[in-house]
Amino acid sequence: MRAPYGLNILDNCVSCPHRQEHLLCNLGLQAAQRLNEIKSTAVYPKGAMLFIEGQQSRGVFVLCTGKVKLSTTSREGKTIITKISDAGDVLGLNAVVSAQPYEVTAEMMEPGQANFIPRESLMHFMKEFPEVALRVAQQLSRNYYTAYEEIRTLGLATSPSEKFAKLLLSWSTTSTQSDGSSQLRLNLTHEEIGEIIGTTRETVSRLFSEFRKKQLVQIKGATLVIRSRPALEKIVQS
Amino acid sequence: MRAPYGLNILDNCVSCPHRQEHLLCNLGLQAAQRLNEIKSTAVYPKGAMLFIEGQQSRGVFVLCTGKVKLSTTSREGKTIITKISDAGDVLGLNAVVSAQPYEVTAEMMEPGQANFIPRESLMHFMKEFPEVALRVAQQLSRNYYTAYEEIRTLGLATSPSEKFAKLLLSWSTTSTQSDGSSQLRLNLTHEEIGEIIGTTRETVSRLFSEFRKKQLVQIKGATLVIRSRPALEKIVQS
DNA sequence: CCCGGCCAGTGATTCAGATCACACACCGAT
DNA sequence: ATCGGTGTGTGATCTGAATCACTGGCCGGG
Repeated sequence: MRAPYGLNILDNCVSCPHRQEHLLCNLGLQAAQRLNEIKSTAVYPKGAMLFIEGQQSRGVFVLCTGKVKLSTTSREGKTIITKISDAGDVLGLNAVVSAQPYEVTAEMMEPGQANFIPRESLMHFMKEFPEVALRVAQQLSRNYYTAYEEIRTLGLATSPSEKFAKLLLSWSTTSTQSDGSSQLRLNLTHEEIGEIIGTTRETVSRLFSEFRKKQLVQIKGATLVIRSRPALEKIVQS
Repeated sequence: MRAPYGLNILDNCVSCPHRQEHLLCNLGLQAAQRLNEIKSTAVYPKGAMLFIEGQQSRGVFVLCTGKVKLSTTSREGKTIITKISDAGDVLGLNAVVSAQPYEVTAEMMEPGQANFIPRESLMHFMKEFPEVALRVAQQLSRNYYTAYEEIRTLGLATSPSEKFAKLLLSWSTTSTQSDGSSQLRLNLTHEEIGEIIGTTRETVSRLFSEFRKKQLVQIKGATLVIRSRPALEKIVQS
């Protein structure tokens, strides 16, 4: 089943869950055709770098399948992960629109497929179709919000427990059961979780222990069960 | 002296330093006229709130004169200042474009003047003129960058000294002398500085003492002299 | 003039999380 | 089965910033 009207950049991405909302989906016929001319699709293996922090920006990537880790590193080697992107996300948009180098590194966490749109083509495309410029603005605004949320977690949460609880809650938004519990596959190492919430690997380990002891979470192999959202929410504001 | 072609939203803002770069300046004739119809100007006293975190977004403010403190507060009452805006900055744009409540509180730090553009008018305006949508996109992208920078300071800098040095450097970018020193008026309390770099008032006091002792800065009344940028840069990466 | 409120400076104490240092579990390759 | 690498769990120690608790300076108003 395809959009009733116009082509869709994600037509070949069956797993894209919310195509309606995404940038460059459901455009008018002309815009959609133009889009198909300027985009190009490729498949990337696990570990592939779509782009690297500091590189001159070449264009944007629209992720079809797979997950991408966005991170930034200081000179001393400390790394933070700013976001885990998945299907439908647009990567590198800020850098392209403002003609700056990529500000983060984008690495495939699992094999996946992405559409590439070169910088010049996209800028032209935006000038040609006001609706596209508007979509881009909305996407940028969404990017800003996630950055802003990151600032709140990093700046306002006092303890690692709080940040950790917040992270777990953000994960459990997808697929929550009626009893307040939810399940998800955990494919991040403790190290990486530490890089998300800004703490060390050891502390993450201890947090897991602590939360397991308090019956907040449960772990079987790679699946993580969040036992009660309410309890976690209490920790966040505590 | 006015722009050679078209009206300018900042025409009555003599002190705006870089009007060329700013949103909604130097538009085409038609766009500029339209803009003049939808904007309205007002003067605000010190302490006035342009908007408050969580309020439904009504429109954007283009600041003409004065400084504005953008901040966000957690339920427990902890506050962080995300940005100090000055002439030319566009406030509330993200909230308006994505139709969300304002994510920060905007408070006048000194009396000043601002143009207001209602939400609906702006959205219409963007759809009518592609150039406007493009400008908005670029402005949003700039907003994102400052947010991103904030993330880097908050997430990557380990010690308060590092964050403090970083802040001082960001202040000294304007007006640096040939000998690497620079001077500026300091109208923030230690408390507020703490809210910018995410530490306590006491720590800021101690940092000032320490930096004075190390001959990095010098204070006479409300003017702060930064004695050597290189030395500060050393601290940042150390 | 003195008073009250806000801001700045500084010591003493405390404590949570970083750091260091292991031991072990798991998995794929040889 | 053995081995190396990677990821995990947990103790012991250390440290730097938060917190508490003052003092004193400055300014504006009665």
